[in-house]
Amino acid sequence: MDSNRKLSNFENAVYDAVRQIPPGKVASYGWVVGQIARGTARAVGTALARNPFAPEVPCHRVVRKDGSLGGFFGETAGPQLGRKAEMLKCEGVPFKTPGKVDPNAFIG
DNA sequence: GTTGTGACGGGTC
DNA sequence: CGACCCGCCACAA
Repeated sequence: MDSNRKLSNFENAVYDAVRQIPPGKVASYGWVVGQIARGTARAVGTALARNPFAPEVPCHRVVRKDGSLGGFFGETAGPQLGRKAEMLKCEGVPFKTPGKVDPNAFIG
C-alpha cells in the first residue's frame, strides 16, 4: 500500500470508489463523484487516467453519462477503446450501440 | 504562485 | 441527433 504513495487523498478516494463497482455494471464519472462527494467528473477523469492500480481498479467499468466508453489508460480513442468494450461485454454489460453501453447497466 | 491541459457534465444552437 | 460553449476540480510543468 505504501509502495508508490505519490497519490493525493482525492486520487485514493476515486480508486476506492471505482473498486466497489460490481461486474456486469458500469458507473459514470459523476457517480464516482457522488460516492466520494469531492471534486468533479473532470477531476475523476484525471485520476483514472493515471490509475496505477489497474486492473485491480476496474477503471474500464467507468464510462460517460452519454453511455460512451470515455477513455482507457489515457487514450480517448484507439484500439484500447475497443478493448474496453470487449471487457465490459465479456462481463455481461449490455451495449446499446457499438461503443456505447446501455443506460440500464448504470448503477444508481 | 501562475498557466495550461484533461478518460466530464450540462446547457444551448 | 450532432456540434459548440462554459464551468467544474485536480495535476503537472
